[in-house]
Amino acid sequence: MDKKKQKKLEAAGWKVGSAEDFLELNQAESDFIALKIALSEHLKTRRQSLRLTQKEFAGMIHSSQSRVAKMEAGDPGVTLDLLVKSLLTLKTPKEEIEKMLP
Amino acid sequence: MDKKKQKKLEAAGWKVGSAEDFLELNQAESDFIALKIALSEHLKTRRQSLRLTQKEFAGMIHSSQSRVAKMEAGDPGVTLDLLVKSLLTLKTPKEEIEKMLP
DNA sequence: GTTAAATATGTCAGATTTGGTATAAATTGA
DNA sequence: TCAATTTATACCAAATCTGACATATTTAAC
Repeated sequence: MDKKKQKKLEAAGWKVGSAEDFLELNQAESDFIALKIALSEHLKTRRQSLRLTQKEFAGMIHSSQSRVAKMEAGDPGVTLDLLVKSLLTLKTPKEEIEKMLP
Repeated sequence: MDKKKQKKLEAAGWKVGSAEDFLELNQAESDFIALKIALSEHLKTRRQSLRLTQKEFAGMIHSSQSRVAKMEAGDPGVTLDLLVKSLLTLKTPKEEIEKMLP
C-alpha cells in the first residue's frame, strides 16, 4: 500500500499496515448486524405494545405474516429497508431509533 | 373495517375511516425516502471530507465506482443497507446519523 | 485548450430479497 | 383438554439489487 493512500485511510480512522484493516472492516459489519438485531427486537416490542398480530401488521406494510415473523426473528435475509419502513409505519419515535444506533 | 381493528390502528397513530390511512401510509414512505436522501448526501460530504475518491471508497466497501456514484446521487435503486454499511465503514459518528432521522 | 483524473450514466447477468403459500409448532382462552 | 388463534419455519417464482464494465461528462491542473 502506498503512503498516500495509507494517509487517507488513517484519516478515516483505520489502523493500516496490519491485519487490523481486515478487523476494522468487520467492525462496520458487526455494527451493522447489531443495528439490525436491535431494530428487529424493537419492532416486535412495538407491535406487541400496539396489540397488533403479525398478520394485521403485515397488512399495514403490504407484506406477509411469515415475513414479519422473519423480521422479528432477526433473520439475516431481511433488509434494513424493510425493518426501517416497518418502524416508520408504526411511527416509532425518533428517540427510540436513536437508542439503537451503534 | 370493524371497530376492533379500527381501535388498534388508532392506537398506532392513524386516522382511519377515510382516505387518510392511505395518506398516512405515504407518510412512512416519504419519511423513508427522505431518510435515504439525507444519508446519501451525508455520505458524499463525509467521503469528500476524508479526501477519498469514489474509486478508493468503492474498494473499501468492496463495491464499484459507479455504485458509489449512484449512492451519492440518491438513486432509488440503492438500498438503505448499502448506505448504512457505507456510513459505518467511514465511521460516521452516531450523532451525525441521528440528525438525519425523520 | 489539452490532458488526466474524477464523476456520472447506462447496461446486464448473477445474486439476494420479496410476498405468497403451506404447514408445523406454540400460545391462548374456555 | 382442546379448538382457535397466533407465530415459526420451509419453500418458491417474481421482483429487486448487486458489482462489474463500458463509456460519456465534468472537473482540475498545467
